[in-house]
Amino acid sequence: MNLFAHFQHNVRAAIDALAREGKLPQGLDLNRVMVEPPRDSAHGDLATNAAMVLAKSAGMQPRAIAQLVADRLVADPDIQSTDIAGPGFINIRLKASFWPKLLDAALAQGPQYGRSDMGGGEKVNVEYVSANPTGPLHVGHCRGAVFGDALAELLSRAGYAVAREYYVNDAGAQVDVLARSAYLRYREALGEDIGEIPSGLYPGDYLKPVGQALAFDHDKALLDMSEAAWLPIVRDKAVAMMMDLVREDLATLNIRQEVFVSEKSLHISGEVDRTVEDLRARDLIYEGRLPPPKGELPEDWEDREQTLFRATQFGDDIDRPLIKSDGSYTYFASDIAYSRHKILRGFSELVYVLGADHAGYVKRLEAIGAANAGNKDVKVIVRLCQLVKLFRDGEPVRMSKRAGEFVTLREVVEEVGSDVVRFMMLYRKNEAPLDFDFKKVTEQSKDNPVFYVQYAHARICSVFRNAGGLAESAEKPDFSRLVDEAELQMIRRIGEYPRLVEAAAVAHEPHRIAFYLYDLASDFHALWNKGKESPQLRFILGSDMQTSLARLALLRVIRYVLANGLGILGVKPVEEM
RNA sequence: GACCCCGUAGCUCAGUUGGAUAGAGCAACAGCCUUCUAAGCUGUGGGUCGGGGGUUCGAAUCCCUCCGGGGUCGCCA
Repeated sequence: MNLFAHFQHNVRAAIDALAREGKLPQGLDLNRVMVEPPRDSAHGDLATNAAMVLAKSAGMQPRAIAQLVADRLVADPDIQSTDIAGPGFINIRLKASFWPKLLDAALAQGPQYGRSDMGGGEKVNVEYVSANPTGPLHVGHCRGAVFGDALAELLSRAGYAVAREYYVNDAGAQVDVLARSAYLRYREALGEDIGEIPSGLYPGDYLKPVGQALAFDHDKALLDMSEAAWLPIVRDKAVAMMMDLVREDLATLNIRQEVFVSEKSLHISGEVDRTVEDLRARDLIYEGRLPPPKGELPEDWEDREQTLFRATQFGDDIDRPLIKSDGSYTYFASDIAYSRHKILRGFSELVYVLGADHAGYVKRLEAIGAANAGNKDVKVIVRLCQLVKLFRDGEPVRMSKRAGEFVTLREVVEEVGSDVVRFMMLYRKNEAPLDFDFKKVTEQSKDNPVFYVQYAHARICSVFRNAGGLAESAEKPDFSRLVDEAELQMIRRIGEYPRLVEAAAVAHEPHRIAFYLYDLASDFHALWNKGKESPQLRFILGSDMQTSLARLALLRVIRYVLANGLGILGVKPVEEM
């Protein structure tokens, strides 16, 4: 149960009743009436802004409305008292008897506590990583990969039907370069001395297995062919092997996207052609000239007439070219086809997770979506992930792209582990830059949030291991025995969880889960520490089995929430450390 | 030149989409514990939310403007 949603419903019902009785005007818009946790728990358990929000349309003083609503609410069997504060907040204090009910419900839901049907099964497409299939993933891909994956999981737990997707850029000039690089490795595999890899080609050793595979498959047959003949063969093999590599890299982070859409297939199947025809039929394409780009003028800039999409009609800054000077489609053209492809598959929300260097693409992606949607209601949501700066014990880790010295995703995961990478990538807002220190993130101390949260889970498991027969008791726990302030704080925190999941999903901000888990762990550790000072607050009391059972059941619920939240982030809830 | 992101305590960052007296963690300071539920605990100080203007009952949050930091800017992918 979501207690805020529950009481929000009750507050709105109270207002409706007052309107029926003529004490408030009829037909007030209650959409903005919210029930939220108060900033300061000293104010009570819940607060509503109803009076302030309705004051204007009701033509009444906020405090007068607040008085009416507050008086009505005290009749609610779960509400102890109400009071009015500040400009017209109604603070609500719940009866002590309410919290056991909340825990009963949470315990009954078990690992599902926090799941929501808010999304109503709406189809959401989350596209992330989509790195070029020209080599292994590097550390720069980490954040988007983890963010996209956690966001997809979050939306799924909030009731959306989510597809996790990867767009394979297997059609452009870069994969031709890949093919030429792999061809060299092929000749190398056949015993030829290829010397230095020429600049402009990919030098990495990861292409050697591609060369060997080509030699195995084709022996010397490719040597006598013209480039035009061997290139497609080599390219397909290289792309397939690179995508295997990418999938393996992602698997080290427990990321397994289920849909991989090939750009090339959009061309072959004619979808790009059809998309352009569609747009042309709707007069969204014209032949025209673009103004020269601002800033430094590219050397090969020429003012020429080209085929343009009316992106400005959908909010973009400039109309975008669809056809290159050599007559082939631009990348942008296949982008439109891909967006259309998603919409035709029934997605009503398209989420793109991109690196911050792609900020300039936001408007055109939105424009594409709007154009393809036509009169359908399709949301385009772009989330940008800022750079990750690597440190080792405070010293920046240098990377030189020219020398080919980049840190791969796999190196990072192998050094610190998937859980650490995932948690740390999410323990920051996505649009804020992130410092990642190899030493700090693996420290086993309270200062390391990954450890801090996982340790809370492990500690709970440890209590159950020590609880003996009590741990398996089938007796219904009597939660009314939990009356200490630290216990109540714990319960209130648990009560916030379902609302938090929904809010994080709406905002597309998985980091909120990470911060919540930290707070939850913090409450738990505080409770644990209180047991050190005050033995009567220990979880297992030899003298009082009923209280022990209630506390163990509370721990069970905390554990469900920790495991549930960590599950959204894709971090394992470890049982021992 | 245009557009996007960022600017909150000494440091690293949250801030529940416009709510109440702006919060954590480090660091600092002051105590406590030397134990068992291993990888400490409690408390204190610390702020012109980059500056200024506006919107309204109410702004760190929305709008305008300026300052500072980062990023991007036809046909590449």
